[in-house]
Amino acid sequence: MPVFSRFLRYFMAVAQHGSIRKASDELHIAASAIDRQVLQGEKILGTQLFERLPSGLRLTTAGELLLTSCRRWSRDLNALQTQLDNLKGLRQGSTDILIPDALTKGFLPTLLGKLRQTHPGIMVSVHVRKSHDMGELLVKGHADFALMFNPGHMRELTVRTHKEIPLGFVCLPSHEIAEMTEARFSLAAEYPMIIPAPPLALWRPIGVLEAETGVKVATVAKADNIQMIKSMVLEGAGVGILSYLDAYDEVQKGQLAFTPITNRKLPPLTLALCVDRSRQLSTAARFIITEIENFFAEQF
Amino acid sequence: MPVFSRFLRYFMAVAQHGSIRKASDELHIAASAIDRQVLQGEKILGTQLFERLPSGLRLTTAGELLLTSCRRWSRDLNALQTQLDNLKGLRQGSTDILIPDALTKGFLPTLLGKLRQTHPGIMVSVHVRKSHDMGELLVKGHADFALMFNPGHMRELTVRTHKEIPLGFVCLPSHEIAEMTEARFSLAAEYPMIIPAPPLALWRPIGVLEAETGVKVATVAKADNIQMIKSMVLEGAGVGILSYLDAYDEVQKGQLAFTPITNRKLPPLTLALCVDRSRQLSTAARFIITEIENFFAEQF
DNA sequence: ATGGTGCGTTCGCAAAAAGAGAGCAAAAGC
DNA sequence: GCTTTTGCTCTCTTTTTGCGAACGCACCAT
Repeated sequence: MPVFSRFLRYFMAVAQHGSIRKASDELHIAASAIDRQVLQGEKILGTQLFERLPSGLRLTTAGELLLTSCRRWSRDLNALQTQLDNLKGLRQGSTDILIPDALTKGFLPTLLGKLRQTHPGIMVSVHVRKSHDMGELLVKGHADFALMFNPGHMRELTVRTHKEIPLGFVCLPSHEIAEMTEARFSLAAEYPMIIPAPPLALWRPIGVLEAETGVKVATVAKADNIQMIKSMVLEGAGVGILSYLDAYDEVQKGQLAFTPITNRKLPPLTLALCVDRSRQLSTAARFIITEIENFFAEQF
Repeated sequence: MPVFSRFLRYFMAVAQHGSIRKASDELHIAASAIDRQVLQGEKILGTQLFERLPSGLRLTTAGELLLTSCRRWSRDLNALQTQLDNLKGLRQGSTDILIPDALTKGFLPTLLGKLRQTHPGIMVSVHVRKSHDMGELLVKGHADFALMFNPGHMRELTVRTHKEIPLGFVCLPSHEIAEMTEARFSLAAEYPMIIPAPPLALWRPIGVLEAETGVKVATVAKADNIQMIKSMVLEGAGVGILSYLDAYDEVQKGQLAFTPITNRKLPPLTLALCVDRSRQLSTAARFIITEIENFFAEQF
């Protein structure tokens, strides 16, 4: 178990989300267990930490006091961890990481490139695999961690970080959708659309959305390759539906625009950083993981 | 479970004592369990926290880094707890405490007296009992906590704080022993001694010491009452053997002098603050406990 | 050399704590 | 009126933790 107690970890998650069930989703821990920890913690501290509203939990002033302390302690711990790493000498080391094909372009190469500059001694071996193969490789110890989409919860794996990846319309910067900060899905009926086809993971949520909303998507093209879709959008063939991650580097370069779709029926697409729960991470692996976590926290 | 993780709590105890077995004694937790937590913690942090010497454990620089953070976190938590108490309004409340006869004079009345000044709303009910009755009363919920000497370990009880009470010679300030900062037990053969008799708890360790060292104590008087012993010493009848606690207030007033006995055969006399482990303490009780802990930390 | 002591650590087993999952009542949104 | 969402409770299973005995090692006095 981690350095801090279960209670503190659960408390922070609950405080952040304002809901036990949301925290449960993030932590991959049953809501009942979290509830028990929170209740027990309040008993120990002798104070209500949350006020119970029908819509969820809100921090009391006592709770906020604790939360700020928690935050400080967490930062302390992070700082301490990097101090320890430096102490140990983070000059060399190697890591094996698993990523899906979708990440072969975009933020990851950029991040690893920067890493080469700052820490030239670290050797990173990148293995591109299908998501459903990663779990086994991780458990067998062939890699230190994996970035995977919508990981089905495996008992041996732990999700260290995860990030909701917004789904949205991808178009040329000159297109009128590019002006919007968010868009409803019904726009898909009004513009020529280029949508992902199986076996791309994105095919499923779009299908769900189409069925749930009853919107008839004005499909002008389908492709089972992300790059192909982007290329067609770049050629002015239509508007694509992709995740933010897929379009990340073209958006950064100003070649394409991304507008997230807002729809509560939309099944969330999450990118998770998974590790084998029984494996102790190498210093290099831990370092890269924190770099990725920082990126997630800043960029999105 | 307490706010901080087992690992942190055990780590601090081990770091303080420089030995797992010592920490085991303090925490009343098997050494093997502590060892496992420390090992696991080192694995998680990816760093040796201690260097293993044949004589015990010594902190590495990494360990010291962690320890200082731990100390800060602990202080934070204490401060936060009193903040929460103030928030809740520590205007009123009541506590039932159990003490042995030996504490009816000395630091405790002084401390409770000061408490009346600063927190007049708190009502303290003091119950003087024999040590071996306290456990049952505590478990039955008749009191919030107890101060007891050498508590035999009971499963339902937890030792929140404990302090080694030095045993030593008590004499008039003009006596030559009063000049020494510490004294060997063999001095007991050279001066007229006034020693405790059963059923006083002090009778046992002195007997043990006499047997172990082979020193023939020059006993001129025995008494089964602490006050009687002190009175005789004040009358110049001889030198007493008592615990520091017994002589505390006369020493503070300058009427008597105390010189601790240094002997590694001396069975430690410990004063422990015990609570029922399943009971949640009232705000008032918690407050008084921290006051006592502070006193222990400062005064001794 | 030789037992004795104190140390950290390992192992098997039992007890305690935590997690999972179904289900509850209450309140909000539709 | 209905579904959905909320925190919370209950029971069952899994995981973690504690305990106590043993082991290997280094030291120390005999």
